[in-house]
Amino acid sequence: MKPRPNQTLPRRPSGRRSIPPAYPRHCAAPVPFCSRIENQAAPSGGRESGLTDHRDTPPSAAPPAPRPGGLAARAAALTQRAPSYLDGLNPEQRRAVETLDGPVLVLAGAGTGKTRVLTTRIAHILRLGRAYPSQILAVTFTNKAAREMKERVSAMVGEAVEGMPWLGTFHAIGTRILRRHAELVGLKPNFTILDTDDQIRLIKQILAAENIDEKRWPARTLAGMIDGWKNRGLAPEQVPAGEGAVFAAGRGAALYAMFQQRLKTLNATDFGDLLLEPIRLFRAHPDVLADYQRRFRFMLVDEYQDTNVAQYLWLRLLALEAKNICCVGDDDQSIYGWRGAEVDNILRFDHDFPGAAVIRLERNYRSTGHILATASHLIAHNEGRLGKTLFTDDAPGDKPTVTSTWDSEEEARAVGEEIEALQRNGLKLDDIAILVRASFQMREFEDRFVTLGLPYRVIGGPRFYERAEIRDALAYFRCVVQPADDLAFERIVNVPKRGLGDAALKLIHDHARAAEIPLIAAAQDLIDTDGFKPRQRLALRELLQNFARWRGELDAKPHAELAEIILDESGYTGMWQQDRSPEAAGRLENLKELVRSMQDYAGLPAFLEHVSLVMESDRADGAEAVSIMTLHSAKGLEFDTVFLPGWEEGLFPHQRALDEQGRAGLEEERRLAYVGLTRARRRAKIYFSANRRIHGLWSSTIPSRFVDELPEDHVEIEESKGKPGWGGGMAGRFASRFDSAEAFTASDYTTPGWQRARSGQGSGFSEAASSYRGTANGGRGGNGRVIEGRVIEGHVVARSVTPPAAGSDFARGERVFHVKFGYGEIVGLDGNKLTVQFDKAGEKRVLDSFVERV
DNA sequence: ACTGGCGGGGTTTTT
DNA sequence: CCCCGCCAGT
Repeated sequence: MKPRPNQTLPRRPSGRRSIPPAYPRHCAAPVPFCSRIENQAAPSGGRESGLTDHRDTPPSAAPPAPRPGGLAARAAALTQRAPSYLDGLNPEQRRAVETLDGPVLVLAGAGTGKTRVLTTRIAHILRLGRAYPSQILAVTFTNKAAREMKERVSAMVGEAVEGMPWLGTFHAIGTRILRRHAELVGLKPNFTILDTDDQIRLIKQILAAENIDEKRWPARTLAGMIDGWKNRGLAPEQVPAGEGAVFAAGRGAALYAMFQQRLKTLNATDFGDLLLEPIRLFRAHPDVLADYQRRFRFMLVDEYQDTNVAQYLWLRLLALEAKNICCVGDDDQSIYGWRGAEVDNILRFDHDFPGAAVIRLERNYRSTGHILATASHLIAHNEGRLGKTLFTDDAPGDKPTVTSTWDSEEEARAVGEEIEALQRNGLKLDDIAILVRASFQMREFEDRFVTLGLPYRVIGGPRFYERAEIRDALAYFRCVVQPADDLAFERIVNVPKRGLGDAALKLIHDHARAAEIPLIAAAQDLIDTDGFKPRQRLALRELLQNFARWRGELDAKPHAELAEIILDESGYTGMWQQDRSPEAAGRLENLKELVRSMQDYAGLPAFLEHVSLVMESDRADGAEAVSIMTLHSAKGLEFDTVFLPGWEEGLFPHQRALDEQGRAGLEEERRLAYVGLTRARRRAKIYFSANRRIHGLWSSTIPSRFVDELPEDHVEIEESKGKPGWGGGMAGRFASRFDSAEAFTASDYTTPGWQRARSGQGSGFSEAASSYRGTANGGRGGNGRVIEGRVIEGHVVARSVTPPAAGSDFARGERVFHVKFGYGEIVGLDGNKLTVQFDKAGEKRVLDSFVERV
């Protein structure tokens, strides 16, 4: 990630271009884009393609006239009736929508209406009849973005969006292409998509087989390297020798090759292959490529700054023919370099796509003046950027604030106070977000909010489809649908316990390897040999017979029903029913949820594909709450008020980014700061503290350089509201360890906590100690005491200072109440930490001081 | 098959 | 400090 100069890059003479310097290792022959861009839609003139669903592909030249009564015509009619969708666009947006021919780069600053441009552009293409819905390729990174685009397009053009099969994520579209031509790259159309977990298990097997010490050369590391190579579009033989040599004494590239080999045998791909294989396919089969090039008359790409090299190559191949590619992005919001995104893609767009129109959207509709000025001033410190000047007609509004605190506890306390104040002024908690650099920062806020009884929501936790029980269930389904799925088989062969341990599995493995057949087939072969103990043979035979039987019912029974049968008959459900551990109930609940959600899909295979591509749970949590999330997951969102804690050197910018990426790393961190600031509509509040506990040790910190890079005229220094604010005899840290002093002052009985207490929701008064665990002996402080007090919805009234209780006097099985999580049962004890299975909130670890017996 | 002790690692996340 | 994964023991 070399920084690039801001100015226009030198144009190459027309004709064949050499490999762009930024991609020195770009493998195979570079794709000449073209020397000249016609400003008319290029006539394709090709014959009918070999694609399967060609009903809507016009037989010859473009532009196609919409079939009367066809989807495009209907869409057009709808949009004509509506007040013109072009109204209300500003001139730049309008230009971005209307410049249909040739490559277009829309540099869309934060909050400038980029999604609107994309969706309107699609509507515009349809309405002008320039293409059928099925001739538009629109790619996003996330399912969420794809869904949103689909919704918004459909709001504009109605049902015509149903005819847009090529609107989706890079991976979904890659999969779609790959399934159609799987045989051409050595796969079967029903190939499995492995997730990261499977990928790592597979690599572990390879490492074990190769006698490579996994301690020294972790599978995870190799997986990361392989991902990296795939991100850059490199096949095993294209891996630069130096890089391949780093792993396992020079065997990196060879191991990558073996991994690919194994994937083919398993009829599987990993995520990277969903992009790489289509590229290989296109290169090896120009006729197939030509079909797609003809098909995609218009291409739209969202978040172009996040594309990696493979995605760039993929796009460029497809855009060669029609050349109508419109990429929307913001170089200032490129924050995914560490996972392969190439800022250079966007910085070099007009170089890669000669003749490109570059349109800047600089009118911001989100933030007030001071916020915008602050963000702009900060990001101006980056050198490798195209440069935009955001402006707004909105009022200047409040200046962003910068607040210094003593330590992270005070920081959390101050933020809590602020939020309560905002709440008193009528601001909705949903409009407030805390954006942290690293997830460990979240805990302090959670603890604090639990104390305050302030509802919060952590965005970006563990995902539904990553839970063990869900993955087990899916493994059963995979075994049925895809008998060659060895990884799935291994996962569940002994779950529930069937007495088929390592020894039995090794037997099957050896045979499978020798005969080069899948494990299930190998097991079938071996079933009558005497390698197994009688009991094992029985269990294995039953399992295999079950697989065969279920497979026979695939088309006969509704898939959700079949799924339930599989889980029951396999004994999987029974396993959890017998499990008396506290999580069991939740797991059964999740399994039910899984079966329920299957009903929305056409069949088991369709569902499995959905799952592998959409690793998200969309369980909406309706209640009003403050959002806590990382800066990364905040991209694309906006809030009225944004808290930005932890602006300290080492944390933000993160030390590791600096160490590993140098200046590029720093600039990416700065972009992250920019993303954070620009999430705010009306209030941005920056915090840094002088002391922070990192890896258990308190260390003193210095303010982030980003703080000094803020424009003084637009920023206000604010005093921490997390300080006691009353003198007393207790100065300094000791005093700061007490909760907000407001609880003492008569004037402050209006805090939301008091009001909640009075209104009777929650428990009101509860006997409890405060959350203070005392400072670790690590350095400063050292007053390892716990302050006992009475908690009134989080406001601690100090009462006495005593040594920490040796343990908890709670017992397993007791019912307890917790202000935030409600009722639950204690399922585990660990000193003063309890593990409680809450009726509503699930299992949580809480301090005993936060619960009371019921 | 479970458990506990030990060692290593600790930024960000999608598909 | 705290979480996770691995391994060696019961």
